[in-house]
Amino acid sequence: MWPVRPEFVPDPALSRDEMETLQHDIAAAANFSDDSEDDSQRPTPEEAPIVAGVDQAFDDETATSALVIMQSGEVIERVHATEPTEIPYIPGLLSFREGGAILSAFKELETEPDVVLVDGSGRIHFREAGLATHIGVTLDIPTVGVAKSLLCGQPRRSLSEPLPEGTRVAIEADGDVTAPEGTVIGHAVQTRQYNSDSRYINPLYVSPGHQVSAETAADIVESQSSEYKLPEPTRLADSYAGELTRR
DNA sequence: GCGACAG
DNA sequence: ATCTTGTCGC
Repeated sequence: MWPVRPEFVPDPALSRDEMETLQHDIAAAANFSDDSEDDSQRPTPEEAPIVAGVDQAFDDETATSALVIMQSGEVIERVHATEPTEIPYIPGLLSFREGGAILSAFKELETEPDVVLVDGSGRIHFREAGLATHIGVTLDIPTVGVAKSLLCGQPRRSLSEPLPEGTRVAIEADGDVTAPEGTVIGHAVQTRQYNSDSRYINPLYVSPGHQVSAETAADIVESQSSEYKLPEPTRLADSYAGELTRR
């Protein structure tokens, strides 16, 4: 797959202001709902969706992006790409560090996924344009952001107590987010939990990337999770990226 | 100036 | 993200 919107390809050479301006344009082009302009690509209810997971690993000077494609619990394709890292990690600008390697990996891909699970935030982002949104809009493909910690926004209720498995808590826009206050920009999703007093698992922070609603994003992540907290395509992409870098 | 921040 | 041993609990 190649960028459908080349003007949105993340350029690490941009100034900080230019990056933020681009993110506002991306958010304006994003679709945070389940309504598609073109539903010819939608999976029919009787066929299992093709779900991709993407994750990156780093060494001293390169970023490696790994893509794992699954259908009905089976890996049907796996690709990767390595690119030099141009800029450091800056909260809010992650896609300009990792986006290039991700888009390179997508160029190697032959299967067209129905949805992509991206490691990081989507709409849970200061300008509603996290990594998942950036990749989704640039490729014009449905994406979901799956983060292990919360970048911004306000949980509707406290997350200080462990949540039971299956619980979902809305994350609302606050003053740090461009969306109107109270807008549901994602969910804390407890895919797994221990039944113990001393040990507990933190929730995932799931948000729409592109062409999915906050509710559907959480549904997809739950449906792709099995033995572990992370959805399977993400977990496999994570370990694949790790073993590629370790060599 | 202070706080707060995906990977 | 990455650097790493022990340790907790099923």
